[in-house]
Amino acid sequence: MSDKRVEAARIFKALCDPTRLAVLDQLRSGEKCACVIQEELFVGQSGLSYHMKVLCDSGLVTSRQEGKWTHYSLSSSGQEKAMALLEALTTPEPEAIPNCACSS
Amino acid sequence: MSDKRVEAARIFKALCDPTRLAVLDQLRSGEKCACVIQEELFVGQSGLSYHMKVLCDSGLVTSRQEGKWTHYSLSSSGQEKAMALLEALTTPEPEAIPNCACSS
DNA sequence: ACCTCATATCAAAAAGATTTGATGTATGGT
DNA sequence: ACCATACATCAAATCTTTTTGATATGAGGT
Repeated sequence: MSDKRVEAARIFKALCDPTRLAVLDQLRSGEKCACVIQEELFVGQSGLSYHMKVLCDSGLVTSRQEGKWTHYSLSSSGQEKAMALLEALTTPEPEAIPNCACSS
Repeated sequence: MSDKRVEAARIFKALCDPTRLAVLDQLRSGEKCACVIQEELFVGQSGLSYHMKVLCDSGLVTSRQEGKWTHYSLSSSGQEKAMALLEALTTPEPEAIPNCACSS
């Protein structure tokens, strides 16, 4: 249970930063290497590297090494996991009680 | 565009804190007032109030005043919005290019 | 072997989020 | 009117995340 919360926090934290959202938006048009991503962003090299790590750790993005370059792309399995988690966290249980009994 | 990112950050930030995730879990079993939520949590009164504000601001939770009590519940429209946003942020564009041209 | 380029890691500073305790506000009971 | 209860708000302290600049690593090219 608490494990699940740690994982949820890791995934959704990836989505809480404007720089990372901008990166995701870039990756929507296909795989990109770090240098290309950086060109369109106001981040230093080490800053981008940090954000890419957060994105990869969340599972939403995967990386692929090719020579000197690291290529990043959206992970569809990461997306599915995140969607399923979000749904699980915010869907009421079937036997949910409509009103709180506390004021009666 | 940047507006959308601010909103996304607000929504997903709500899901990044273990206390708030515990609150959501409680609300899955139905509407609850603050005092009931607090009973099962290690938070002070003002701390809970802060977290409930974050959750309400995200749209994932709605509140209803009844006399002295504030009742909180999961918002299905908030859930739908969050799901749609998550999907939009992490789905590749149809014409996405499989490989980055940077190393060629 | 040496140099350069692409990226990762580290540590300190800066910015942001959360906790805590005190105080404010609104409601209902007497 | 006064008091108690249920929350909300505020400000200071604390904790976490992000930024920044310096240094490290690892792959090619010469």
